[in-house]
Amino acid sequence: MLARVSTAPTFKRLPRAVREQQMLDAAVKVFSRRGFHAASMDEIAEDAGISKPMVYAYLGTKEELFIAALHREGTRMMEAIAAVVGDNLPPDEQLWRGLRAFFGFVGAHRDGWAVLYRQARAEQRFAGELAEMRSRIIEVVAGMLGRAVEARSAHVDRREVREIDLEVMAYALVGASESLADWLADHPQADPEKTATRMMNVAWLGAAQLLAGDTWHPTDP
Amino acid sequence: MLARVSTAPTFKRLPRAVREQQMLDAAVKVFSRRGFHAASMDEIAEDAGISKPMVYAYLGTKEELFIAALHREGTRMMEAIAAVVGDNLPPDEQLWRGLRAFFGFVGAHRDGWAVLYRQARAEQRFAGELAEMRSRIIEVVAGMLGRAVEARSAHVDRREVREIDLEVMAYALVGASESLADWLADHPQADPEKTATRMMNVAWLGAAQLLAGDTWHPTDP
DNA sequence: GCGTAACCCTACGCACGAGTAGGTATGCTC
DNA sequence: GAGCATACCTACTCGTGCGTAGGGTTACGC
Repeated sequence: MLARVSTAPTFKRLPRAVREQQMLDAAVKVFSRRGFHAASMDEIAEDAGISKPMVYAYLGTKEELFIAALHREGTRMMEAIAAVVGDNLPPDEQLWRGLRAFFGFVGAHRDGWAVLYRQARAEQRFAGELAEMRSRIIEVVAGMLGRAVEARSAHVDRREVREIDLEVMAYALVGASESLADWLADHPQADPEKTATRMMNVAWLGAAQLLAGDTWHPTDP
Repeated sequence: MLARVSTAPTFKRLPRAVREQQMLDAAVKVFSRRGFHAASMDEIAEDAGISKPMVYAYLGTKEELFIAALHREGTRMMEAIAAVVGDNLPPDEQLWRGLRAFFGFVGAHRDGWAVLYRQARAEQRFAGELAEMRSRIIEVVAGMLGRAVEARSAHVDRREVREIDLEVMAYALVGASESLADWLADHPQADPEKTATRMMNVAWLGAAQLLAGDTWHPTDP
């Protein structure tokens, strides 16, 4: 049956680069709506206004498609953050701007990044890709904290804060932010700006104390 | 073909309660190894030393089985925490004990709770179950923080800390802990005790400042 | 104006895995 | 020791969805 379905007036042939973006848009949408496994390539193709073999031709396997989508969204997020975090600002200002950009981004794409990220975390086959992305973030945060230590090192008379401590703290902060990002995604009423402020409060006040050399220890070791 | 496979000397008939636990053990193991979707009921059944229809007869659908497994592990974790968090201890002591128990539990069951939880978060069909479990945890943490506020309310001259703030802070703390739990799971060398101490440092110092009425605010609003 | 490459399709093969039908064996009760 | 419930099995059905075979059509160079 070769009859063209009547309700499709303009079947524009589009260049590859454009189609790929449309496919990625569809992939992000469907993957986050349904989850990696429940998402079908057919639905993604249909949503992109194209047929399935095109998706395979351009972006490859379902797994590769997911990685491509995750990658694009992650890069966009990192860029959004990098755009506002200046190089030579004081650490708390950097952290604040970074958090604000992060929550702003997540809030603006409630069905995008956060959900994809959550998906990726559940499937161990994406562990590698994910670890790489996270380590980029951790690196940024740990860097900020490190500079904060430098800045205060004058009145810190104790041993240097070890790198592993910075890494663990960065992990905790990133984890807390991820969690609040989920909270944001689940509460459509919530205000990203306010959420960022709350996060900043917990993060910075705690970190500031710590970096100043103030620590808590158990009383009954 | 009715011939009994020779290498299976003791096919004990076991009472339902025992088999159910074995099945749940297997379910936890396979679900966390493979992920919810990639886990097959056949593999779970085989791992439990039983055939598939028995699993359906006792624990129902794959979805119900997963929920049962998640539930059991979650309850165990909550019990482990409740066992060490006394009722009338000072809040920081409670928080410390809770965190230590939490990381101890996660560290001891590296392929159990944390991975199941991650799985559940990715599939929106478990959203209800999950929300319930998480709210139990949040409630506990927010309760601790709330009592901490009470204890300090004497020298806090500002408006009461609102409940939503407590909830968001609890979220952040829980998220940070989950993240460090993942870190723990990924670093077999790491010491749960030390991790708990680090978490406590970030959490308590930050929370203490906040609860004392000390807040951070943006300089350029 | 014709070749050729890029774009795009319909229609299938095939594997995998959830859930079930229908039956067998074992222990417990009286 | 007969009846009956409970524990347990093998062997299917059937839907779903990934990935592909094989072929059509439009644009663009020359």
